[in-house]
Amino acid sequence: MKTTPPSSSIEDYVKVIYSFTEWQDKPITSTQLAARLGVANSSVSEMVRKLKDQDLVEHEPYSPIRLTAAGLTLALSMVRRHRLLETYLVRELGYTWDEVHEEAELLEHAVSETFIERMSAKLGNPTRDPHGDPIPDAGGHITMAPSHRLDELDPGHRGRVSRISDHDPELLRYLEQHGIGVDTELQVVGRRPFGGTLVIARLPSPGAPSRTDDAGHLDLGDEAAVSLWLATVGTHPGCTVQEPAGGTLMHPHATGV
Amino acid sequence: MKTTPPSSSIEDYVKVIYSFTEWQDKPITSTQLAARLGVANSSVSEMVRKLKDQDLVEHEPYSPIRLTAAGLTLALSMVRRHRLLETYLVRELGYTWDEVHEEAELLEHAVSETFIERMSAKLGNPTRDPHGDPIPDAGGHITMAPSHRLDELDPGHRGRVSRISDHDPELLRYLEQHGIGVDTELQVVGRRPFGGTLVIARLPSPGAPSRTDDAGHLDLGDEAAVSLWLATVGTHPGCTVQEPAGGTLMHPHATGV
DNA sequence: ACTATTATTTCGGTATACCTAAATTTTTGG
DNA sequence: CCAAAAATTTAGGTATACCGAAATAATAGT
Repeated sequence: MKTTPPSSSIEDYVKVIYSFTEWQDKPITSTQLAARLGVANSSVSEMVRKLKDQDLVEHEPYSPIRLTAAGLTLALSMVRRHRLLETYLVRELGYTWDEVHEEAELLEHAVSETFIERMSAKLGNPTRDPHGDPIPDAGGHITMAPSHRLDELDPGHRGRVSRISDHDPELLRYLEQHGIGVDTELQVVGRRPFGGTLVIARLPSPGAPSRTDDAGHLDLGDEAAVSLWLATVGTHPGCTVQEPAGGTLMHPHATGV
Repeated sequence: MKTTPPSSSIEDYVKVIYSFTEWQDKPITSTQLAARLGVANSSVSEMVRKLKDQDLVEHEPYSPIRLTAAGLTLALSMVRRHRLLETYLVRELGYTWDEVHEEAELLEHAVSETFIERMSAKLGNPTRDPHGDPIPDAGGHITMAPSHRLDELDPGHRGRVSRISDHDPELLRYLEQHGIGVDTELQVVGRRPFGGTLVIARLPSPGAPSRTDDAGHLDLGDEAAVSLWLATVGTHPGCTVQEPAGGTLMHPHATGV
């Protein structure tokens, strides 16, 4: 019984397939997958065949790609690794918000299951990473408050920032400069007729030091708006939204002790 | 100007070539290198050609392999990574002595220069790892007390354990069980006529809790004896023994900011 | 409904890093 | 000093994960 551990390429493919469906539910296509991985379409076709052979995805030629239960388990394990690493780098090694993504991207393939669990314990088993993304527990369960993407909300809507996509460090620095982070309260003030630019107001946050431009208006472009999620004010976290096949989420790297 | 970063294989080769000469000075041969890397001799021949093309080693066919200045710089960077990681895992994540080697082996290829330096700073820029091995500083300089391998010392010799090879976790656990660690004081009591088995005595150590078997005798086999180094009692650390080509030791992974 | 465009897969090729087996060089012992 | 043994290299082959170009399938516009 010789089960080869998944290569880091395979881990990346599965993770990207998963994240595509994390905040909406259309399955990913070859071309989208290729774009997100930064590889040629032909590479994706080949690799998807391999993923299918290993029963990590379902795929019929010329149709989109969906994770199997096994694929979802692996993906959640990778997401857990990534987000715990990001949290750790920020809390223990003084990384900033915008630096962590790249480092976590490399480390997630190298660390052992032991490392992950010791790290999680040391952090107090957090359920959110520094960008507000939910961290699956060791069993692959995710708990999170319901939230909506900023560009989908109507003007007038108020809420607390629940997550900020970590894919654009530039944007993260911009938001930080303007005092917007996880838990900042915002209100959607209006929307431009064309170009979809959003105008939002930042409300003075309860605990935070007050800033001269608090409650000022801020113009956000499209890229920014699709990167911010708001939770309804007063919403309490606690609903399980996703979990893997069953049993404990054990990364296949784990040595079977 | 496109300098490819060294692959993790290349990093491993260079590190092993370096460590072979760390405690004696005969250069390593193909076969020894193959054995330590766990690969076939033919793989080494091929790879050594590649290392030579990249000016990391000097090598004439059928003769031993020596690092160039560039190779030494890379090797010291890898050794620094490995030993800082080991120290970190023990001090910050509760790893035991015998668990760290494997984990560090994987991580050393994945972490960024930034990660290494933040980790080092957090640890207070240590100069010794948990096994007593010297950690090169960011410039590749090593400071260490002179010490000798236990099997090279005459009976009667007394000293403080300055390092213990980390290659055999089994041995580390055995030594730990018998209260021997870095800084334990030992005396060489005698040597068996054949088989080279050493008999040593553990002297009560100043700070350590006294144990019922302190000052008792302990039989060490050959493998153990060649894994333990003793520093002369009263020796103070501080001599620079090795340094790279010149300038700051910058891992080639580092992004040139 | 049929063609033009776009999406996807297939096909030959590349680079890395291994392997075994065969050839070659070096070393060693009588 | 010369043959047998040991060390090392070369030759041919494998697996992974990419690529660009060509072929094929799906979709969209008129």
